[in-house]
Amino acid sequence: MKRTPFAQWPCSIARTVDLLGDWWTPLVLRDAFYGIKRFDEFQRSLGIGRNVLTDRLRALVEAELLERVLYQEKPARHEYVLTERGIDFFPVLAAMSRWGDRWLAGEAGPPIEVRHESCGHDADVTVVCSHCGDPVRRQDVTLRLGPGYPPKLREWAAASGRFDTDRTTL
Amino acid sequence: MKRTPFAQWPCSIARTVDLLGDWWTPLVLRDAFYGIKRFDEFQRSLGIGRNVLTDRLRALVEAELLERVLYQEKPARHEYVLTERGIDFFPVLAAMSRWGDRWLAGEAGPPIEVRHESCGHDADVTVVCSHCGDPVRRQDVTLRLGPGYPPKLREWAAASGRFDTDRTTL
DNA sequence: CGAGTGAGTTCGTTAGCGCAACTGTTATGG
DNA sequence: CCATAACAGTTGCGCTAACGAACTCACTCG
Repeated sequence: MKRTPFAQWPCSIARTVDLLGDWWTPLVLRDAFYGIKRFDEFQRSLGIGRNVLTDRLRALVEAELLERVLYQEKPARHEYVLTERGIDFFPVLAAMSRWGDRWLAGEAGPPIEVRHESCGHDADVTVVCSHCGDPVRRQDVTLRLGPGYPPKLREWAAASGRFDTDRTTL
Repeated sequence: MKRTPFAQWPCSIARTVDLLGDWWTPLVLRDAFYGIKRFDEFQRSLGIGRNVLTDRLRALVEAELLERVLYQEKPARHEYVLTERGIDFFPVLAAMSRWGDRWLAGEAGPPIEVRHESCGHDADVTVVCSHCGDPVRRQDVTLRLGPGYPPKLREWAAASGRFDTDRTTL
């Protein structure tokens, strides 16, 4: 299929998509959050091809979202456990799930409900700015080139008019 | 490649991934949030193949995240504008961006910064439960079969032990 | 000793992608 | 009046990665 690689693009969305943006990877991660750890469990739960699963698990281990841990010798058996990096991806899946609940669930209502034990309510997942606690919507934000934006591209990006450039230098 | 269709799965993540889970679609949406509306602008901005772009835009219009609006006659020209459904997807991209900033940006720092005009700070994007305002992390939540979970699968799902079943009926 | 489990690997098909060239409509310039 | 250029796609081709299905290997249990 010859994919375009996004990993080096000056955009955290593109980089994330490059890592996790195929059809199976987010679902493998979802299963990991369900507590699934073993190859066959993933395979049965998702109905994914075993070779594809091998590849995705390998990629997630390589990206350090999962860790391959030996849990028995003779025969050697490993399980895949979430790393800190992987655990931190949960909010993204939660936001995705929320969007799907709202726009794709239809009459029937959400297939899975998330209960927030900290407060005892069903979690009403919202993406907010932690400074003010208000929702982050497109209309509330402006974008600016950050320190990680490649100097070579700054001029071009500034000319595109899509970013603020009120920042003195980098 | 014969993709497995997730659209009917009892999982909002799977359904969302089925719609948007390839490599280009999230980036097309990102560009839409940047304010890009026209075919050639998308194409130049992303370097995406024109046939692939055609297909992605069509899919996004079909999924009602974008709307194809005539902006001039003679010759007929359309632009692609975000619908309410599309605009509501912004938080997902914001969460993804945040994760990428944290884990993939490295020394250089984030390539793009998001300023939250509502409060005047750089947006510190966090996924919270709106009832209590606390972050939604995996360890804070439990999952339960919801009303939209297919009755036929309930028994099997309950047996998997991954969901609470403390709910009286559906 | 045969069935079962867990974790992959191998193989053949096909569809998704990248690239480039082509189409069609209108405005602009010489 | 003809050549360009902008815009928005469509068509065709070759590659290769994603997929499903079948196979392998190491070990355990009855």
